[in-house]
Amino acid sequence: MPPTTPDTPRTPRQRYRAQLQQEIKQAALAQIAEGGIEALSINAIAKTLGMSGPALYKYFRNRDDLLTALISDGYEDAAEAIRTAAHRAADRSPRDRLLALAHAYRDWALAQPHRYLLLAGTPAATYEAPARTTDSARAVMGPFLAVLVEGTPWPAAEPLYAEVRAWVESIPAVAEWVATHAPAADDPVPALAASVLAWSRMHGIVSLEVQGSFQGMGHDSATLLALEIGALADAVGLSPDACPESRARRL
Amino acid sequence: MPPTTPDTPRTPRQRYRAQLQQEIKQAALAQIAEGGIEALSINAIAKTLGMSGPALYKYFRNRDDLLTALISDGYEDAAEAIRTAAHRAADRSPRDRLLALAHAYRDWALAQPHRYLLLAGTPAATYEAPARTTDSARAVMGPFLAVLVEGTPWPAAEPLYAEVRAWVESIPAVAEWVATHAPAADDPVPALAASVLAWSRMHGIVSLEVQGSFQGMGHDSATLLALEIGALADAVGLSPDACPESRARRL
DNA sequence: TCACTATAGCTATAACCTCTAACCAAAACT
DNA sequence: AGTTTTGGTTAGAGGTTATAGCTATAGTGA
Repeated sequence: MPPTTPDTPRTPRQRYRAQLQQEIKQAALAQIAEGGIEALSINAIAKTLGMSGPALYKYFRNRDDLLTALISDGYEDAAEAIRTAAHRAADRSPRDRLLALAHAYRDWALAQPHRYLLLAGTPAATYEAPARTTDSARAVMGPFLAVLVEGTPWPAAEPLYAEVRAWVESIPAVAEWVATHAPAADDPVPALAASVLAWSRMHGIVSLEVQGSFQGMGHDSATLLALEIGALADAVGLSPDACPESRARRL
Repeated sequence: MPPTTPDTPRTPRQRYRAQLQQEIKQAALAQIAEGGIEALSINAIAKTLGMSGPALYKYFRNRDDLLTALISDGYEDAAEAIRTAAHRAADRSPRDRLLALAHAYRDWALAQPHRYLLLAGTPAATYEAPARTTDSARAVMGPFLAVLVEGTPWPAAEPLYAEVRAWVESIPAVAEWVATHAPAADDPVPALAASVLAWSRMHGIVSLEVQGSFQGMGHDSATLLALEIGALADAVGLSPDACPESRARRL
């Protein structure tokens, strides 16, 4: 007998259940795309699916449970988008690859802004993310780490390195994450720190853009993103010229 | 007769009204500090004030109106905090002043995280901010502009400058904002662009920290902030050494 | 094939919420 | 003193999440 894979349920009941769960999440995404996260209503979803109210509680324990599923799927999808961008840019220079990843991050967010806010926006104070969420977030940032590991240490970041070193040494999951995305690194700390920098810079720009905070300002966020991530690439020595050893180090 | 100042109402009814509005906002802030923005309930506020439900609608048209008042007050308070930080650091170097402002921004956010999220967090999709909000946000960033105007253009930011130039030339309020905080600038565009960069970097770091996204990561966000804003200072030529003309330009 | 059990869906209901309507009493103004 | 403005009340419409309890049916095992 083949091993029971939990992803492809075998019994008809499980299959029906899984399919209806998918439909519920689909309807939920449609609601969120329309009216934001606060427009997500268990009742309204049930109505669109032709069933009434409390029936959905057989499929998701509560609203937060449904939200968690949507967030989990979202991370999966975002990670996939970043991965394909990494594949597409595999033969380019490290600097170009980093920029391609950053733009893929932004493109994914812009294509489905409310879904991006589901992942990166302000979580409800009552909601606490399950532990797996951290792994999913790391999956999104993995390709960034894989590129940034080709950089060199950045003197100004020394204080950050010390803190990051303590972090990676104290949490095994982080070391494991490094091992999967940057197995050949002798010292992953500079790349880890650079990943944090990339994350916070991208988050700053993209979340402001998606929230509409740049409304009325004449700039293109793509320009901003290219500038910020390009500066980061320069700082860690992923310089645009072909011979990275000949560049002068820049901050 | 003295001119009627709308801030200090004269008739007893107006004074009572203003005082009760303050109490309502106070109670609202307490609720938000406890359970986040979604815990803000008109009903619950009324209960704590010893009056029942719909009475509050005589003071705020609806929930969004109250929220707007809280946000407006919040911007006021944040701007005040940044201003005092600017005063305190008035005799330091431009680089130190910029860093002092950034840390004041973060400190204000950390002292009252939910209130910060009220300003910088994901706004509800239904909520649209009144036009004054933009001015309030500019008031917060004004001291940053005043410092950054002492920098010099950053070659890599040229594409951003072009967009920012079109922005400041098309919107008079922006030019006015520049005039109040950087009246002596011959070309405000580089400082404006640097302000946007400072904003997005600070927002990225501080919002991630306040949202708890850095939970479980071993770094201190103050280190991250100092690194990022310090790098920005270096990029725009606010170098740490006393003689700014002798420094080598860095990215 | 038949009996049993697990489960998908229903309705009813509790406990919240926002916000409107209608009314009352007291304060303020003329 | 009479009139108007205004603060506060209760009642209620319409929405939400979530639980309890029931029914009918689909799947399962003997």
